[in-house]
Amino acid sequence: MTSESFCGSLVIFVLFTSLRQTALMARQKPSSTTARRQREFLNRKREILRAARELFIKQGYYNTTLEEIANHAEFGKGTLYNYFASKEELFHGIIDELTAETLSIARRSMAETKGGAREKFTAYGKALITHARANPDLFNIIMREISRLHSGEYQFRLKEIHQRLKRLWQILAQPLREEMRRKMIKPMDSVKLAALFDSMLRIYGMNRFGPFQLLKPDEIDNAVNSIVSIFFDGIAEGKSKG
Amino acid sequence: MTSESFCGSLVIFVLFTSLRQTALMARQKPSSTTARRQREFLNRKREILRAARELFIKQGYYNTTLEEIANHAEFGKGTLYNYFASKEELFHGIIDELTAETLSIARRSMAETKGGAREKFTAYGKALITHARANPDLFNIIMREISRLHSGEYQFRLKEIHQRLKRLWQILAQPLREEMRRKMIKPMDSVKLAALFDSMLRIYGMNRFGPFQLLKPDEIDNAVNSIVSIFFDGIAEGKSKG
Amino acid sequence: MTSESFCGSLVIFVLFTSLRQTALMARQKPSSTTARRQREFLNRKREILRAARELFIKQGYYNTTLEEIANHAEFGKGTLYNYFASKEELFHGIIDELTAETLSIARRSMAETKGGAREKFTAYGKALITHARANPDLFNIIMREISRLHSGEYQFRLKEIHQRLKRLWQILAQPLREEMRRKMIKPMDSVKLAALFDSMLRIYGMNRFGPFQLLKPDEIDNAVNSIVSIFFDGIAEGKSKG
Amino acid sequence: MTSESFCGSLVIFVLFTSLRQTALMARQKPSSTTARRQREFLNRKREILRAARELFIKQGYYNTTLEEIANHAEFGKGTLYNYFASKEELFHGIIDELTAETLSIARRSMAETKGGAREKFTAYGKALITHARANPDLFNIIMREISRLHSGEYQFRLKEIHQRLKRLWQILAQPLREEMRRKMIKPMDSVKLAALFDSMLRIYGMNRFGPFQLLKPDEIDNAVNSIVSIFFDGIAEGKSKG
DNA sequence: AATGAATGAGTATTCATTCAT
DNA sequence: GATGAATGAATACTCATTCAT
Repeated sequence: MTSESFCGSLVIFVLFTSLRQTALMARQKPSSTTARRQREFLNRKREILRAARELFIKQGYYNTTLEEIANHAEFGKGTLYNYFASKEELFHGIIDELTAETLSIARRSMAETKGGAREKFTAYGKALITHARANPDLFNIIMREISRLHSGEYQFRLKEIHQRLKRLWQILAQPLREEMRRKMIKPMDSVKLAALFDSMLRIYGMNRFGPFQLLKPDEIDNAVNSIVSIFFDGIAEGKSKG
Repeated sequence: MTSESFCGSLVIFVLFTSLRQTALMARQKPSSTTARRQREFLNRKREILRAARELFIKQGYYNTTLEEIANHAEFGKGTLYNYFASKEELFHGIIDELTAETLSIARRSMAETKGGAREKFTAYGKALITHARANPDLFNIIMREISRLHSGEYQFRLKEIHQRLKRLWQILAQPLREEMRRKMIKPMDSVKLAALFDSMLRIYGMNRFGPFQLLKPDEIDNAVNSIVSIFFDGIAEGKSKG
Repeated sequence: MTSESFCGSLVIFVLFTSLRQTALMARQKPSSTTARRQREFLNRKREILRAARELFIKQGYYNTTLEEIANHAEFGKGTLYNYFASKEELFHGIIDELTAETLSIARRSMAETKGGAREKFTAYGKALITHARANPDLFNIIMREISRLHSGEYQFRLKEIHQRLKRLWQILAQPLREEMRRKMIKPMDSVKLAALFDSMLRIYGMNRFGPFQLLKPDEIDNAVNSIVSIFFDGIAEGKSKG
Repeated sequence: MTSESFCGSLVIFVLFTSLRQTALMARQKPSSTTARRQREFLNRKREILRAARELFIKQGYYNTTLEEIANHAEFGKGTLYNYFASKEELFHGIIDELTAETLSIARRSMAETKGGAREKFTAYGKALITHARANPDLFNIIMREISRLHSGEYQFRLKEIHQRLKRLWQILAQPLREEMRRKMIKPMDSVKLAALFDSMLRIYGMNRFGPFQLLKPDEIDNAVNSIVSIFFDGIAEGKSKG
C-alpha cells in the first residue's frame, strides 16, 4: 500500500466543513443593530436546517417538499428563500453541518484520548457510531444523495468536499504517522489508511442503523473493538508477518 | 468479534439475485412458437434493462425519465410498460441483474481459485473491482438509490435483498470457516467477517470509480492486495497478537 | 298539450334500432361457404357485444378498456377491430342492440295485449321494467353515455337515434290516438304523450335499478300501476273515473 | 301508489346542497385581513367553478382537460389545485352548486306562490325550466356523469346526495300533503309523488335543451302547463275536474 | 382471420420558485 | 422580512389503434 493506487479518493465518504458563507447573509447592511440581526438570522437558518435535516433523513431528498420543510420549521414557504437560494443549497447546508460535526468529533477524539493510535481510533469509532445512533439514517442519507453531486453542474462542490475529506483524514492520519515512525505500524500511505478505517466504520454504521434496530451502548463497544482489532491486527492467527 | 454485535446486517450492500419471475412473461400461452417468443421477450427486456442501467448510473433514478430510457433503448415509451409495471420495477430489475452478476463472481472466485482464503479473496476482489470498472458508478447507483427501499411499501423487498446478501456472504464465508478450523484464522463469526471484507472492497470500488478516473489493471492489483493484506494481517507491525 | 311545444324531442331517451349495416361484414366475398361464414361472423360479433355490454354497464364507457372487453369476450385485442371500427362504434353497436330490444318489447306489448291503451301501456311498462331488471344499470349506462353523442362529430348519429325514437313512440301512440278518436282521451299530441309516458317509466327504472336493490315482481306491478294511474287519471281526486 | 314500492329512490335525479366545507379554505389563519382574503378565495373558487361548469356542460367530464379549464378560467393549471384537490372534486363542486340552486328554486316557489299545489307546482316548473334554459345541457351533464358516483369509492357521496334529494322532495311534498288532508288529492305517498313530478319536469328539460333549440318563454309556459295538467288530472277524459 | 407487441399522443398531478402584499 | 397564492414546466402512466406475423 505504498502504491499510489490506494483509495486516492474515498471521496464521497467523509465530509466536513466550515460554514458556507451565505451570500444572502452578506446582504445585511451594517448598522447599530447588525449584531442582533445577524444572530437572529443565524438562529432562523439553523432552525430551517434542523427541520430539513430531519425530513431529508426520514424521507430522502426527492421525497421531501419545500412545503413540508417550511411547515416543519414553522416558517412560510417563501421565507426559506431568504436563507437558501434553492432546495439544492439547503441540502448542501445540511451536508456542511454534518461534515462539521464529523470533523469536530475527529479532532476531539485525537486530541483528548490518551494512548496510541489504537486507543485514539477506538475513541473516534465509538464517538462516530454514537453520533450516528443519535441521527439514525444519517449515513444513509449522505450516501444516498451525495452521488447526485457527480452530475455536471456540481463538480465544483465535489472538489470542495474532497478537500474537506482530506482535512479529516489528515487529522486521523497523524497518530498513524507517528507510530509508523516508531515502527509500530507498517509503512503505508497514512492518509489512505485513515480513509479506509473511516470507511469501515461508516459502512458499519450505515447498515446497522437502518429503520431496523438501535445498538445498545455495549454493542457499539464490541463492534468498534472488532473493527479496530481487524484494522490493526488482521484476522489471521499468527506470529510471522511479512 | 466473536460478539453477536458485529455487522449483523451489512444489509444493503451486496446484493444478488434470482431472476424475478416476470408476471408479464407468464402470460404467454404455450405453443409451438413459445420458445422463440420467450427468447425475444427476454432479449428485449435485457435491452431495456441495459438502457435503463446506463442512464440510471449516469444520472440517477430521479433524474432519468422514462422517455429518455425508451429513446435510449430505441423503443416506444409505452413498450417499456409491457416489460416493467413501473419505473420502480424497472429499477428493481436492474438491482436483480447486478446482484446476480455479483453472486456469480463470488461463486466462480471461490470455486476456481487454487489456494487458501487469502488467494480466493484476492481473486474475488480483483474480479469485483474489474467488474465495477466496466460498470462505472455501479456501486454508487446501488448505494444511492437502495436506501429508498427502506421506505414503507418496499420493506418486503429489503427482506428479499437481505436474504440474497446472506447467500453471498455464506459463499465467501466458507474458506474462512475452513481456515478457522485449521487454526489459521482467529475464531470469529465467519459470515460477518465475509460481510466486512466485501464492504471494504465495495466502498473502495465505489469511491474509486466516480466520473473521475479509471484504474489501470496493475493499480487494481495493488489496491486489492493492500485490502487483503490489511484484512488478514492488520496494519500493525508485529509478532505478538492479543 | 296540443301545443307544439311539448317534448318535441325526448330525443335521447328511448332508442331503437335496426342492425347497423356493418361495412366490415360487407367485405365478405360471396362463395360457397358464405352463409356459414356470415353466421360465424355474426356469432362472434354478438359475443363481443355481450362482453362489452356487461362491462360498459358495470363500469361505464370511459372506465372500460378494449383489453378488458377482449379478455372478457375471449378474443384477442386486435380481433375486435375486425368487427368494429373503433371503441365508439362498439358502443353504438350496443345502443343498437338495446334499442332493438326496446322496440320489440313495445311492438309485442301493443299487439298482444287485449283491451285499451291503459292495458297496453300497463303491459308495456311491466315488460320494460322487467327487462331493465334483468339488465341492471341498463338505463343508467344509456343515460350516462348517450349525451356524448351531442358533441360535434356525432350529430349524424343523434338524428338517426331521433328517428328511431319516433318509430317507438309512434307505436305507443297508436292506441292513444284510437282512444282520442273515441273521446276516451283528451285530444293532445299523441306522440308526445307516448314519449312522456315512456320517460316516466324509464326514469323510474333508471333510479330503481342502481347498484342498490332489485324489485320483486309484485313491486314492479305496483309501481307500473301507479304510473299508469297517474298518467291516465292524474293525482287529483275526481268524480268519476273508470 | 300507496304502495311502498314506488320510486323510493329517484335517487340520482334532483340534487341539492349545502356548501361543501372546503378544507383548503380552512387553512386560513384568522387575522385582520382574513375577511378580504376569504372573499377573494371564494371569488376565485367561483370563477373556476364557472369555467369548469361551462366546459363540462359543453364537452362532458372526460373530454374536458384541466388545462382547458385553467385557460378558460384564466388561471394557471396549478392554481386549480389550490381550490380543488382533484378533477373529481371539481366536478363535485359543480354538482354542489347546481343542487344548491335547485333547492333554492324549490323553496322560493313553494313559499312565494299564492294558491294551491297546482299553482305552486306550476311556478316551480316554470322556474326550473327557465333556469335550465339559462344553463343549457345542465340536466344532461348531471345525468351523464352522476352515475359514475355509483362506483365504489364514491358510495358515500351517493348517500349524501340522496339525503339532499329527500330534502327537496319534502319541500315539494308539503302542499300535496296539505291538499290530501283536504281531500283534494288522492291519498298517496306525497314524497314519492313529488319525486315523480320533479322527474317529469327534468326529463323534459333535459331533452328539450340539447344543443338544438331554446324554448321561447311562452313555449315553456305551455309545456309546464301540460305537465301539470297531466300530473293532476291525467290524460283521460273525465267528467268533472276542478 | 386472429393476435398481441409496439406505439405515442394525451393528461392529471406535483412542486420548486416567484412575487405582490 | 415574512408570506403563501400563482405558476407552468416536467413526468409517470394509460390506452385506443396499428400492423407484422
